[in-house]
Amino acid sequence: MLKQETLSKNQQIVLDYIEKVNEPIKAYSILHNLQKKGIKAPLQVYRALDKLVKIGKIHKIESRNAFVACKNSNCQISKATAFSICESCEEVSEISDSKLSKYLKNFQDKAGMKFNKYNLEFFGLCKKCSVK
Amino acid sequence: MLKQETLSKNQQIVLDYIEKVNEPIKAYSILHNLQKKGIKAPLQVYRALDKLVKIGKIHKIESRNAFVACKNSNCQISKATAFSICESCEEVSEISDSKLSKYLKNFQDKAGMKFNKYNLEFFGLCKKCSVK
DNA sequence: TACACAATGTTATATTATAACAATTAACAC
DNA sequence: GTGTTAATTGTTATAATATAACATTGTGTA
Ligand SMILES: [Zn+2]
Ligand SMILES: [Zn+2]
Ligand SMILES: [Zn+2]
Ligand SMILES: [Zn+2]
Repeated sequence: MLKQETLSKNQQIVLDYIEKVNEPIKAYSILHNLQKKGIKAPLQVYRALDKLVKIGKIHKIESRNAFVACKNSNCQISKATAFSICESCEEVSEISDSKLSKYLKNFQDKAGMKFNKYNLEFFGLCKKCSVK
Repeated sequence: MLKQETLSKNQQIVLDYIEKVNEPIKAYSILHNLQKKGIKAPLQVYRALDKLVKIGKIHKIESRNAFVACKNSNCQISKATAFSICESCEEVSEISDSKLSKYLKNFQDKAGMKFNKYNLEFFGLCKKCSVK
């Protein structure tokens, strides 16, 4: 079978919702909000999330246990992710910076480990929260 | 009161253990292994972990929900962390690279957000696992 | 058709983390 | 020392996040 190009029913339902809310959202919040669409058990959510992460449609914000739609249609799907996180309002933005991603992709550690993926999370205060 | 310099009893017990095992360890594993030292409830562990993270003695590996002792006595305590993680054997090393940390500390995102902290996790195969 | 594999449904359970409240201890000013 | 404050501890219960196990159904391909 060829690599699938179309999402399954549950995968599409979950992705549509994550893209709609347009901010990081937690698995059980997805679950609670999609009851009427037939998403009734945690596994329906987690299975869809797993797949969507794998194919790069969404990313997991590890420090928040939350999921967000990918904003970089052309990003190195799920292999090179960077986010900025406001510790006050919890706003999260995906960073798209070719110099940064180039730098990190080429980074070589002293132990000679071969990297194929990274995740970077910056924390601070967004503009709105800085002036408060 | 001045910033405390000595750890409390539970904090010291937990830190000693994390430093001894010398690899990422999970909260409930700590709990199970320190029963005889009087650590009997999750909160005793989590409170100590919180404090130890705050003062930079340990770091949390976010993608693994695990905690590891800091190897960089002179690192920007808990404000600038980078790790390499082998996806095969789960070996984790703390990266100490002044060029990398300088680059990231100075990184400026397009939204003008002011960062005061970051966490970077690289994934790949360690040398041992590469040759398998 | 038969086969392989992906996806689903379902129940139960495992793992990770915090709420709430009372009691105790340590540091400091006077 | 006394009083005051903040940090730490103890304890029970519960919340939040995630996976195991197994049966079933759908989908593409030979
Ligand atoms: Zn992306
Ligand atoms: Zn903010
Ligand atoms: Zn460190
Ligand atoms: Zn390895």
